Amino acid sequence: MAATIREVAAHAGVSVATVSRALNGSGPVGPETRARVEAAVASLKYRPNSAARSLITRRTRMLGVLLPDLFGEFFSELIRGIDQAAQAAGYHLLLSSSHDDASDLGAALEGMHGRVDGLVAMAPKVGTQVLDDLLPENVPVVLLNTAYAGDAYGTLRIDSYGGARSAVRHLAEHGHRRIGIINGPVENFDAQERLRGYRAALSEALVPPATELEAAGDFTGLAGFTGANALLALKDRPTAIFAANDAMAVGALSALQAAGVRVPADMALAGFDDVSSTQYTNPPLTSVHVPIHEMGARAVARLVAVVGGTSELPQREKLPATLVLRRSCGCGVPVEARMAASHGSRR
Amino acid sequence: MAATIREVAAHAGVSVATVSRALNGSGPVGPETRARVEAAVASLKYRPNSAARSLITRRTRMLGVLLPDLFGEFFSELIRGIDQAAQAAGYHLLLSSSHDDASDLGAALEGMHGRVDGLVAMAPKVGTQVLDDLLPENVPVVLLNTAYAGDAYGTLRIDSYGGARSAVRHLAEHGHRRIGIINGPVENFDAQERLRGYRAALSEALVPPATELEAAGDFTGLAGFTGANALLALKDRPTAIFAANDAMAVGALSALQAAGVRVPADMALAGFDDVSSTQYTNPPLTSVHVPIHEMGARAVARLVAVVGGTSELPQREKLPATLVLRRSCGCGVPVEARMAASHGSRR
DNA sequence: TTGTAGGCGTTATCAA
DNA sequence: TTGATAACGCCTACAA
Repeated sequence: MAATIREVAAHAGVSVATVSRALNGSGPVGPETRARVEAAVASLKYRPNSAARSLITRRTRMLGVLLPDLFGEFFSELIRGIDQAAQAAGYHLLLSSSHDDASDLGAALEGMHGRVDGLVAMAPKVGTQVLDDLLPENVPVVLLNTAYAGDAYGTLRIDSYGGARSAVRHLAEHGHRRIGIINGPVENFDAQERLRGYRAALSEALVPPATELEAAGDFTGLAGFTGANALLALKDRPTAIFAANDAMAVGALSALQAAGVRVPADMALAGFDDVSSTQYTNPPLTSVHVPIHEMGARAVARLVAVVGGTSELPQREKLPATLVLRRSCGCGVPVEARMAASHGSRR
Repeated sequence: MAATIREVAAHAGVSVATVSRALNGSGPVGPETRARVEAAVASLKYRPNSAARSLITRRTRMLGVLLPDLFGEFFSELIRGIDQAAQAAGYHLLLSSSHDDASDLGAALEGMHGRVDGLVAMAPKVGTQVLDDLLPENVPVVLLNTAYAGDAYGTLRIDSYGGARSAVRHLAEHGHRRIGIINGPVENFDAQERLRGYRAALSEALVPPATELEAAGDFTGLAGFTGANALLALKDRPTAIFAANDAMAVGALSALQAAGVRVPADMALAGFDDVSSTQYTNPPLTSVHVPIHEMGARAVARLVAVVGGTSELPQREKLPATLVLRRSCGCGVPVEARMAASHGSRR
């Protein structure tokens, strides 16, 4: 049996109140008394019972993390950012994934009810209405890359529009006039923003839009593969492709190479996310860098601030997405420099 | 304020004991009474306070997940398997990562104390002694791919030895006599097993071992890159390379292509893990498939069985690792078939 | 600076 | 079949 605060008190010859104060610094404790308490704690290996503590404190020191999915490097990086920040702030993470639609999300939220002090959630396919209905009001929430237009919850977003725009603009500056895109899922907020950025860049470059150049996709490698093939099959083939994420860009690259289309000589290619594996493709992939790790950390920092009373109202924040030039778009970067600067994926 | 069981009882005109029994099925409740209770629960939107419940129950319905790291696809897949199984069994996941050495591990374990009903942990660099000291005795534990030789905790392992052996044997069957390896971290249990498998296969093929062919690595893409270069620099270059994981294989592939070495014509290549991105490399990577998702799910299933009293003593289990042939080793597989069968990485 | 005692919301043990 | 009531382990006024 684990020792209780009462046993510690007895062992130290003081009251439970004193032990509590000594442990939490919640009141004055004489130096000599504190020493006795600490000795008792150590000798009994006492650790406060967290259930009992949160029953009265109404705090759990846990943060809920709700993600639509866990596929791919994007999410490992995101969770890593969240985890590190949470750990540093003394919080634990309650993780839950696979929540694409409203009912899944509702169930997951229901399960977390009362177990967390704050929530960071990513729900790229769910709208404002549903979120307002489902999300709890009693705990602070930070929504990641989510199309939330209300003001009850905080948001934190990547500048998908700006990032896509700069990538496509860059392709146009390489001289390309027919630039294809492989889209993300239509209901996905980021996908919509990236498509918008693509179109904006084209219009700025005075390139007339062509719907045939907008291939459907769903952020999977397979979609990149088939999307690229669809674009290749066009009578008037594009000379450059912008994939709405890196997984699709890698799939597209594979399709292009299988078809004997050289990259970037015959076809320029750019992706989005700048996931670490893009540095090891051949040629290395030009991509839009997204501060994924930082996004996770920032979300936690905001939550912790609100829980701690340091911050108040829900905020809206946008993180920059910056183009990283590698060889797939036609720019040249020496290989060694690239590898040395990278960190890579480890186990 | 959230409604309490007392309010529900008042609302339904019964005692709290009856409400508790009705909700938990822990005792007889009249059908008419039950209906009244359910109506009260619904109208008050009552949800039991989990802290209070676990205070007396001594159960949290949470499972701790301890991982050394979160980089790469391996871990997203693992967590996905764990998460799905936990969700299905009605458990929540308390996630904690970045625990390479004993002190990190101890701290994380300390933080989870009393908060979880079971623990799935992966600690590939920590030995039996340390684990016996650090791990809790009051909750069931399943150790993943860990070099634990004691009998206090359960283990679940991938057959790294067998997998590596079959991969290298296959390379030998292709006629290769000089086969290099790019190793994982020396302290890593899986890395050790894979090296052992590599050596066993060589000896079976009557190929004399050569330490110069064993390049150091650390499971990162960069290590694969530099490791391949080291092997290329040998006076007597190998004609095939076995990388101890896929991330390194991909890095190695990049180095080979940068050096103008054709794969598989000039150099055969095989990896380990069969992570989804290996299907999109060019050429597609021959790799040893590991049932990552299943490993996670199985670990949870065992934990749940023990917590539920269905199972008893800690078991030791080994999961098979099977070679998947693609083009990088010299075998041919049509591209379309490959892509259609895959699922890929999604967001 | 320290101690006493009440209560946080449940479940569990008795009687009734 | 139902209801009082005592834990569970901790924090926190309030008193001393």
